[in-house]
Amino acid sequence: MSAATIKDVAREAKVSVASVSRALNGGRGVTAETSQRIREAALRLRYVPHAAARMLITRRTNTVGALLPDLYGEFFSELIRGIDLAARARGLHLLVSSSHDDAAAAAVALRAMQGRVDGLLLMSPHADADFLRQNLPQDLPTVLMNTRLAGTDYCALSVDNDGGARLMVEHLLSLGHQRIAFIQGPSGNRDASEREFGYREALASHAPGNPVTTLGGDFSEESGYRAGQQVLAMRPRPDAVFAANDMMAIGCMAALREAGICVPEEIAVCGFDDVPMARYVTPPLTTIQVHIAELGEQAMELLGKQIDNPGSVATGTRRRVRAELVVRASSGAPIA
Amino acid sequence: MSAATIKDVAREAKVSVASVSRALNGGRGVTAETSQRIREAALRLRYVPHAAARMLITRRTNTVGALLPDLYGEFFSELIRGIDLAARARGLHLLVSSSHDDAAAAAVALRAMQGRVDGLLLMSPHADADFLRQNLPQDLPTVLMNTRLAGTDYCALSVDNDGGARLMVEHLLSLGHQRIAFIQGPSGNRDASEREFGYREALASHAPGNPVTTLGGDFSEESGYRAGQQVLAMRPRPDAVFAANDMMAIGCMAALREAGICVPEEIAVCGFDDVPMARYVTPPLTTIQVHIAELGEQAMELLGKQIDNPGSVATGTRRRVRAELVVRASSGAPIA
DNA sequence: AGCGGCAACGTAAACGTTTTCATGGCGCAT
DNA sequence: ATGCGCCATGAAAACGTTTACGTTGCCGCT
Repeated sequence: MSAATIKDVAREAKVSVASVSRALNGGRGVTAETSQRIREAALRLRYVPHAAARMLITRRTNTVGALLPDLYGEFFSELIRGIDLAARARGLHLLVSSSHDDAAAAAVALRAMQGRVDGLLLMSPHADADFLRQNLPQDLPTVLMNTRLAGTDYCALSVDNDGGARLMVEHLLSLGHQRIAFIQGPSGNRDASEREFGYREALASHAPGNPVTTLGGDFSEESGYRAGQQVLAMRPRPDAVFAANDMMAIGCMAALREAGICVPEEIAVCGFDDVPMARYVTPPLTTIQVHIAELGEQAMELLGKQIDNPGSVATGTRRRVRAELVVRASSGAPIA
Repeated sequence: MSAATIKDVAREAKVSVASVSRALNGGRGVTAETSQRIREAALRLRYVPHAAARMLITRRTNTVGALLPDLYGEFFSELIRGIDLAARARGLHLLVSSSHDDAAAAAVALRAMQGRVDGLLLMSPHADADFLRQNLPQDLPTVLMNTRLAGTDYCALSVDNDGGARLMVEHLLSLGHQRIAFIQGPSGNRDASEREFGYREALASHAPGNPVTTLGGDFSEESGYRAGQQVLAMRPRPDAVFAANDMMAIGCMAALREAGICVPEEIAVCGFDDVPMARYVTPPLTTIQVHIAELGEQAMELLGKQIDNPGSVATGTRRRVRAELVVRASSGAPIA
């Protein structure tokens, strides 16, 4: 025996299917008592409306899609949590998709979501303006997250990377550090380049005389380790290292420790992201906390608004989620 | 202008809708050249079939639902990754849902998924046999993960908690530790009690004379810290502590360090889970690695089989994913 | 030549809803 | 008393597919 349909309910309650639909949805145009009878019948039959049929006629899926580069790691975990939270609050389902390694795979994933979702949350390294024009149905509400967005009209949210980096540099300067080296992220990575931009800008505006030093890196712990070794070889040696993410900072500290250098007494080290591990390494890492869940939540909010009321959100709306300084021992600050 | 329908394609290619459907799906019963013409027309119009309409007639959604207690943290991140991987391999979409704090919310979430998915991956603390019977459509393929499953006929996967715990105890015994204390997880938690069971069993079978000592805990770092303080007060003191998860082990080590006790020289400490942090604490933590992604992957595989070929999987199929010992410094083993 | 069968293709029904429109009954005002 | 309008309800169309079934034309066989 298959699931009960609206017809079964109608028969059971001795009304027409139209009344059942009305009673169960709006509730308008139907007497309180008939409505009651219909509800009871539905409950008795364990009726649950066929989602596909409803979608077909309504043109609404009550589902949003989230297309992410990956699902692995703390970042995406947090992101999804924020998205899920906001989606649930709006009664929207969440369809996730990931691991589209190249642009072609991303395009396929996008097409596959077509028609299954009312809106799209998109974070993809492959998403530039051209790609979006090619692969996105233009009438599908979409919010971009941490994506290259030059020349697009889509709404977009991103992390305040430059602001965070500026905070960190100001913090280090306030502690008296002079020669602050920066470990870069992967070239082409938007977060990485924005963080470097903030580093340069803060130095330029607060301490124009201080040296600007950048070391290559790719966000991996190992690249941080190598950068640490480079730091050791420099003369004069930097008295602080600002890594573009926490894992590199941790790798860097390992290199310094192996060389017998004390952190933070001889060289301060700090990172970006505030991964959970940051407070457990020795010394605990001073870093920048970004509220990732908030990023997902706000993106979802924005998307929800667009879906409910197309046009209510100005095209090209941009928002940033704030980044906060978290001071721990590794920067050499006096800890309360 | 809305999206193109199959009718538009039919008109464009000067054939009937049936032929379009055949050409685009099976490809049988249609000439190579007409098929070609149809494909071109579809491409030209950027036709993508309306998912809802197809679901309605096909009774297949090509989507599976994953109902999880939460999305936060490394565990779920890994789990989802495994699920997504396997789902993608089968061309299935993934609908996620979480944060159903109580049984009622879980039931609502379940109903909401009804009809939107071809199968269900379920992990829920509220899911006992009764709950499932009440809320699960009986013809919906379902795989349970780490769930109480007494008296149900559903397929289920779980982590080999007892096996892992046994491995750890054997490891500690082989290093010469005699008095091994165990820090428990939250009462009622399945993983926690299985791990304790393994601990007891291993002691009983390999070293029946050794004392069995359990300390209260709830998986939190703080509870591990408190357990560590209890360990300090014990006479004779245990020479090894086996925590039911890594975070408690970390908390425990903090308590011991504060008291000036050396790990592992005076007391060995080890955990369970192999969270990423485990290798970064000092000393690095000996622990049990469970392949969470594999859990998700295998669950998805099993579900996929059930969907493709109902009845191909014996009801009540049970599987366990293996747990492996990861030896680091905290257990006092000589590190190669 | 006639006929049976097969392959390509078209027609139309079906899936389960929502929604528009028609219909009937009832109360109220004239 | 009669007409008017409103409200509850029902009938039926529509959404875009897939698929069972019917139709056509062609080929090969007797």
